[in-house]
Amino acid sequence: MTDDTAMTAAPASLPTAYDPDGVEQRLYADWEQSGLFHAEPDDPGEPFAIILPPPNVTGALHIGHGLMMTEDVMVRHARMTGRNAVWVPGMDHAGISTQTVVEKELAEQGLTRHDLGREAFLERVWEWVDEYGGQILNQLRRLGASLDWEREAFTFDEQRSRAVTEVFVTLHEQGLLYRGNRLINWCPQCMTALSDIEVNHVETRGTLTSFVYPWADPDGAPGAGITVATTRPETMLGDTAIAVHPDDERYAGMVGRAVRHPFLDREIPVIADDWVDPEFGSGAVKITPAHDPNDYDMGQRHDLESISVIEPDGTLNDHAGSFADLDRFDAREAVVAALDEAGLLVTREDYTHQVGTCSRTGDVVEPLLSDQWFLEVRPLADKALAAVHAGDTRVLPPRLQTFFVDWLENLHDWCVSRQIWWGHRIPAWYCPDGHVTVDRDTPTACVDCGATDLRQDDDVLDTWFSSQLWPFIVFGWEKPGDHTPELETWYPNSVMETGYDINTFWVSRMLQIGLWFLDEVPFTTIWNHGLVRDGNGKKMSKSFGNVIDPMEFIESHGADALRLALFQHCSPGTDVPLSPDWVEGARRFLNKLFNATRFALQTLDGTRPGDLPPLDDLSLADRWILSRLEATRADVDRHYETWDFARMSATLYHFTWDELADWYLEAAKVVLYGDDEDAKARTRAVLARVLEDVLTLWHPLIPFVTEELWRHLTGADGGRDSLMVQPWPTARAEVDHDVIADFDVIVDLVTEVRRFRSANDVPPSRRFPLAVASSRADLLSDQAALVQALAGLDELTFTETIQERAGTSTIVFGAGEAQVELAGLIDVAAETARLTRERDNARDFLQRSRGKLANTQFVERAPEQVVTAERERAAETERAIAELERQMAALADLA
RNA sequence: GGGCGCGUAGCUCAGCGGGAGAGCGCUGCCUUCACACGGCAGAGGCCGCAGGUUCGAAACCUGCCGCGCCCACCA
Repeated sequence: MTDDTAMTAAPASLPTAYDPDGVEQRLYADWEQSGLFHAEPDDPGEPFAIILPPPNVTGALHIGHGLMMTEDVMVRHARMTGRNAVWVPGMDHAGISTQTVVEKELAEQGLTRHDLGREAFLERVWEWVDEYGGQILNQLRRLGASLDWEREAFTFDEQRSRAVTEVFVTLHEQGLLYRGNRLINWCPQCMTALSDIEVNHVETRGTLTSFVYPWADPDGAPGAGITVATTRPETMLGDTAIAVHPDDERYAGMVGRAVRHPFLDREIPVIADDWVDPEFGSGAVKITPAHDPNDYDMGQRHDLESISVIEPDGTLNDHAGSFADLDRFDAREAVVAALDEAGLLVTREDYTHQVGTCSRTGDVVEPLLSDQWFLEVRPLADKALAAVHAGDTRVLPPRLQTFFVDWLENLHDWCVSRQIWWGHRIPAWYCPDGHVTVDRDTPTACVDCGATDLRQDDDVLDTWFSSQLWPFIVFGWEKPGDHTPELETWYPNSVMETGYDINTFWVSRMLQIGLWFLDEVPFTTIWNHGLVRDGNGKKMSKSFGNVIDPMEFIESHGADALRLALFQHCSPGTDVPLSPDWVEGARRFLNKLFNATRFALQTLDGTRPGDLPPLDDLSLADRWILSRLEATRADVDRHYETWDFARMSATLYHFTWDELADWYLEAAKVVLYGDDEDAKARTRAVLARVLEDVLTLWHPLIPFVTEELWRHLTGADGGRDSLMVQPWPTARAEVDHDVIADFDVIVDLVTEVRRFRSANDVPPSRRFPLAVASSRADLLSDQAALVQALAGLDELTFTETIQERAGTSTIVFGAGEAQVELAGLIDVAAETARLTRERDNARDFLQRSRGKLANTQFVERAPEQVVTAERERAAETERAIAELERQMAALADLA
């Protein structure tokens, strides 16, 4: 053994319990060094690509990132099935988040970003990113992520930034990106515009205020004026119309008249619009085009004046007259007070309604008129819709396909400009006359007037504008027409795996922009995971105190345990409950797997996994475990088709623990501790084969422990000789249902004896003889050594004293030579009660079966084999009843 | 207001037309030569409620009740 291999090969002997600490770090370093995570476009195999949803550069690993390891499972599986698999890591510059982090640091020194100026501030952010950013990527290493680190990308690196500018300019050239003065969502705390989806609608208890606008010309007008209602009284300072429904008889003849603003020197016209709901309130609505989306639309339809009264910082401006300089919420109270004083206030009632809030700060969003850049999404969304309808992208879970369709059908234009500094600066320049020049490089002169005195737009792009390009810019795309080898090979990506919570922000936009620029969907499958919740299904939140730190679990239980605990609950689109108990349970499983292998290594006597002996030479137990292995393997493969990690885990867990460890290993001991050397060799061959296959099937899910054990099992040195690139198991044998049924007979008998022991306090150490009455005496006789060992019998004989139970074979009672001894132990009364219950059940069942068979409709519809099976079952049940009755009689004699 | 999902064992969930299941927890027995991070056995359920379809419903349909999520410009 050279020094090299000593570094990476596993220790020679195994401790009695698995301790992942140290093992995982050693193996990851070895994997990363081996270069096996890296793929090239011309590597052999059908391409398979996943891009890691780039975490925020400011991010620390939280438990939700654990679910990203589902991508690791996909990629590892793809590698093992011979595909040219790549998983690309990267980070998102996360505009507002990152800027906020650095601004908070500045605030501690009593500074704002404006004190530093744009350039110095950006330098400061870069410093922060260099020093603290990207820690999360190392934490992903700790989780075992087999990412191709040579391909790491950053949304704000030079190459990616060129692509972002190119996309902006191209869309502008196509007339889809435009600048406009429109009503946008403004967060007074962030001091930037937001897109629609960055606004949460939160149910809020507020007040509905009704007040009267007096007639400008009281003569001849009915009543004192028109009553309107609002939840935001301060906006009345920007009112420029009162709207009523055209068919509303109460207001017939009033349209065209005017009311007088009580606090400002202006008259306000009454207009008619059928948007107004006559049922609500007084049927008249105050219209503030500058501060309400509906009113803005109304203003557009009726060519109303828009008067902005609220400033970006949330205070009122000079248009608000005497209310100028008040904060918007103070102004609300002040306006109500003034209305009251003027005798115009009608009512104030409690009112629960939805209030738009900033998804980041929770501050109440203010609709404002503002100059911003917008992307016209309709053409892009239509293209994406067509692709979704055509099934170019498979959506898992399938029900979410409807979500994408609905979403894309109802999209509004996207406000892409943000009034912050950290991000891709908008490639637009203004001349003194206000002409706009959009260009890839800094222009020297205004495209309209030739002026050379140009100023670049101060704004930057929404972070999602760049991350939507991720599926192709990570592969070197910089401009339309680019065809790098990576793009040729790995675009479209194979799977887009994310939480369903970012489908609107990210997935749907990638779909649109990818199709628009590359004319192909960016990924052929969308796989949505759910949210990680606590062990009681509650949302994790700091205020509940139920937040789980993944690193804590990795340190105490290992990455494999955390991964398995997550996977065990992870099916498409379902939330994942996680508690310390789950992780603990997963770790106990790993220990089981570890010890099963440890046992095997002790008894294999150097046998390595290889070809199997001819099936006909193998024992029943050997053939049984091979059949079960094959059934398991097929199930696992099926679950890979829908990436159902919970079912993969459950299938393998059951096989490993219940079948391999609890039954097969115990059965194998009978041979391995015996003295038939040929039989031993055959069982060793089977054991080694099954163990390697099971480790291989488990590997994508729990890569560390399986790699470690596999190296012991095979003597592999590590490096490129890794389980990570071993071929995925194929069928070793057909599933033999007769063999499985036969082994079940053994299992039933052994279980029945154990149950008897437990019920009668017969300790395992006490061996006793047993006489069996069974229709499968031949089988049991063949397997006598096995049955005796597993059931703790010192003799197994066969008798017909008590009749066999028809249809089944193994439920047995003392008889023959053993009769006296066992009869003393059997609780005859309990046994009789049990049999009576069984008989009743059987009769019920029989009745149901008859009903079924009597139903011609059923017979016509059901497949022939179902009918046949049911007929047999009914006949069997009839026999069973007769038999049960005989047994009961026999038991009575025994007593 | 619209849409979606979920109510099954104490907890978390699987099953989604023909014998009520798993893990954890719980009870009893066992330190037997892979594992006490273990083994064996067991207790525990009007499968949310009410109708309907069916020979048969936890499963399918309708309604109701309760929980959760997403979307939405009724002031």
